[in-house]
Amino acid sequence: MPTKPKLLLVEDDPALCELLEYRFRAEGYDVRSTSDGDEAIVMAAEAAPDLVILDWMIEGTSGIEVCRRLRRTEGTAHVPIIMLTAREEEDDRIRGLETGADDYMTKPFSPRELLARVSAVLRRVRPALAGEEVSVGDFTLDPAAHRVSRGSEQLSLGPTEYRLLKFFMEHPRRVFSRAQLLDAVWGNDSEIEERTVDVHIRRLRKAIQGSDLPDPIRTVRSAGYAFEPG
Amino acid sequence: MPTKPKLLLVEDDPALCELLEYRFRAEGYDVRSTSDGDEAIVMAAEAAPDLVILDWMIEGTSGIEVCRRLRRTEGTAHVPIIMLTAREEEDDRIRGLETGADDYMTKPFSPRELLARVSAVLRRVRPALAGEEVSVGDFTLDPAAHRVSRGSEQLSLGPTEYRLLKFFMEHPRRVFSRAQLLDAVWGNDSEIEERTVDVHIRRLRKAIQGSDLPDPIRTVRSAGYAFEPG
DNA sequence: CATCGCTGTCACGCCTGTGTAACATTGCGC
DNA sequence: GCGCAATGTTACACAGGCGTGACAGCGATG
Repeated sequence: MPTKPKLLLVEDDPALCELLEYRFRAEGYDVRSTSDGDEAIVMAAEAAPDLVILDWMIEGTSGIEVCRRLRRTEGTAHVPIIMLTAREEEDDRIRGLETGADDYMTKPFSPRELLARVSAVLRRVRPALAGEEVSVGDFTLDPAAHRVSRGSEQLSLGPTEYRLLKFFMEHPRRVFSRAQLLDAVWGNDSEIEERTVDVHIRRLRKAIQGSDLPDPIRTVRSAGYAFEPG
Repeated sequence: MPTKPKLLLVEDDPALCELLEYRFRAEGYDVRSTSDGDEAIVMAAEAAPDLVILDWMIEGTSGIEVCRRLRRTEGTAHVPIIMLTAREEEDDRIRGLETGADDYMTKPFSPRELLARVSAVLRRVRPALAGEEVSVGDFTLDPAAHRVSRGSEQLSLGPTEYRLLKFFMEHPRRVFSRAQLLDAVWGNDSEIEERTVDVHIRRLRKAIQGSDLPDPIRTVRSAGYAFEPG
């Protein structure tokens, strides 16, 4: 399923990195990792992860700086961040939470605990992953029943339109490039023309506009699309 | 729906307890509560609740011990448990999930979120209450007598069709992939073609459609099937 | 042994959905 | 206003999902 939660792991200890990657993949996450701070920022902007796990002590740009930069960048400003700190670095921990990390774990920690915490944060941020109903504006999406409604009216969507709208509703008011949408909705390995996204946006727009209702999909020229109801 | 879902609330903060009791009653639940771990075990055995909400930090027997005892007791072994933990007690959280809690919430939480979580868990687990008659829409299924009727008319189903319909009636309005249906109806180790599901869906449809009655089975293209009477 | 009901698989055909190209339109810099 | 690039829109061919009927194996039953 192309709707796996996407994680970005920033960790410069190869052993720990590999271990975590393995565990998270086994749990059904889509994991990408890097050991470099600058690369992390680029990857976060491109891949639009649902959550970032960030080691505080990494090469290049420091963890705290990465965190700050992510928060300052529009696309990644609201991505939840869990930071990993060594036990002694109390100051960093404080500064981390101040800088905008959502949670922290002190090394050493059990991978299982990290899994639990990631799952908890994601459930808060992206409830559809837990099979819960999502409501944004006058839209309601029930993943279990595979149903969408706007106001009191049921919508009938094709499979791709459904996945597209679901993704949008999980990340409202955020702009996604065509490449990011292809990644998230079609799958990371798709070899599809970017313009195809336009066509599906059009189909989705047509399907959700009953009559004289506002168009919740905003076109951002030379950037992509965003879902902003109301 | 048959009877009100029965909840057992184990919480030693009187204010929180009262609040939750009020909210759940308003939602149509049958709530009983206690602040004592040992009493909780007794009440669970006697009242046979459909779900237990369990604070991890309670007087008397600890939450984790209550959880373990519930799981060991035959009558309560499969009762879903949602545990409430304070933010710091990460270890307890992990141990809780290992001990057999189905879900957890960290304080502070919104009562509304707890309501949603309870409703979600119940939806998932409700059918496990086997042996009782199930009614969905104009369908009635009596597991003991192995009988199904639609309206006043008796249906005659083959074994597989019966199991399929039973599973659907236990999880109404929810979409299942062919793989999930094979898992649930045939058994997790079956090496059966997915398309075979289609055939049995067809046979089931044929068997339950007396005449000009609506088809309660919805086909969700590229996703699966759902049972939605009415 | 013959029969019957049930099951799993296949093949065929319809139809929806999908991806792409081609054309129309819009927005923006100059 | 012009021209270019980006986006909107439409049309179309094709792949693939799904419904359906047929059929052989198989165990139970008489």
